[in-house]
Amino acid sequence: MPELPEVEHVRRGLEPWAVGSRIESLRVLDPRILGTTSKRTVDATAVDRLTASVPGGLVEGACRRGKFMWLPLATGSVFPDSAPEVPAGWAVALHLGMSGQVRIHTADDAVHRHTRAVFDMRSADGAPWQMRFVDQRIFGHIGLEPLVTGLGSPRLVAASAARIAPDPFEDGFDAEGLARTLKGRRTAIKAALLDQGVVSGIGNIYADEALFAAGVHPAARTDRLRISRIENTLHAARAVMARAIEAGGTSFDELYVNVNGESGYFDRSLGVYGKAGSPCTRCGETVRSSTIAGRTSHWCPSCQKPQRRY
DNA sequence: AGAATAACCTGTCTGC
DNA sequence: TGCAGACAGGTTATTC
Repeated sequence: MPELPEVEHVRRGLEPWAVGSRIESLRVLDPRILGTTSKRTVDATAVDRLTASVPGGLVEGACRRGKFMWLPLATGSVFPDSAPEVPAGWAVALHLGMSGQVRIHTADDAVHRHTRAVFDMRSADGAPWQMRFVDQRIFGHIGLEPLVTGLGSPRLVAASAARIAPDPFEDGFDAEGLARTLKGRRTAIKAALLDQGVVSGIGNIYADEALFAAGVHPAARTDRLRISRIENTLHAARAVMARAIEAGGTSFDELYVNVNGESGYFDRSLGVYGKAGSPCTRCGETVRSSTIAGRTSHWCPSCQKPQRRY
């Protein structure tokens, strides 16, 4: 559920707490949260290695690219005895997956049912607090990762985000150049928007909303769209996500909340997502849905006609 | 190259 | 009321 606007809202909530704080200890309540894809291969020593490594880590920032988030740690503040050779340093990586949450707590707050990991933190002024990673479905992930050079810019990113393209809010994001690249590919525009190696941060909700805003059919092939239409769609994605950030993100239930457990309200502004069978707010035509690029997609057949030619 | 599938999970909702 | 089945905001590996 969390796409770029939701992750950004979490990042903004976390930043003032985390930056300048030191990690005192980490408790992993469910080892599966350390896995990325093949959860079964989380080896027995992974939890011990992680919990032994992070104490002492001094948080220097709260960063995000697309849906990936990480907290860079001060050089030398982790692995006190034998620091592995990592040129650019380490970071605590946090990916929310489908149902992940980062919550700020004090030690005596009741522990939520789906809490998978608890970081005991101490702020610069000595105040203790907890960063808890809550995740119902365990598609999320936490880890201690090296910082590496990311795609498309000299920026450092956590290793798990090494193959993630810049998101539409980064300086290195080039909508026109990207539109030209996509013109040379033969894929549904929706598949391109969802491909985090092309442009990051866009998920199923904002892909559909961006396409609706731009008046482009989700199944339209990029090689059959004018470059300007592709570029407009990318600008639309940025614009719709910017509005969602302002609204605190989109949530349909309690699965997406900010660090204080509060929901966003952008769902009230959605144009087509989840509105199959309802009249289009722009023209009154009935919104349709079907599977495109492997995901349930929503569009207005009148506002988003299939593009056959230029 | 790109599409389709399955896998990783838990919870909720729908229909019989 | 119970139960099977479908479905959910993401990512990755594999197969065709």
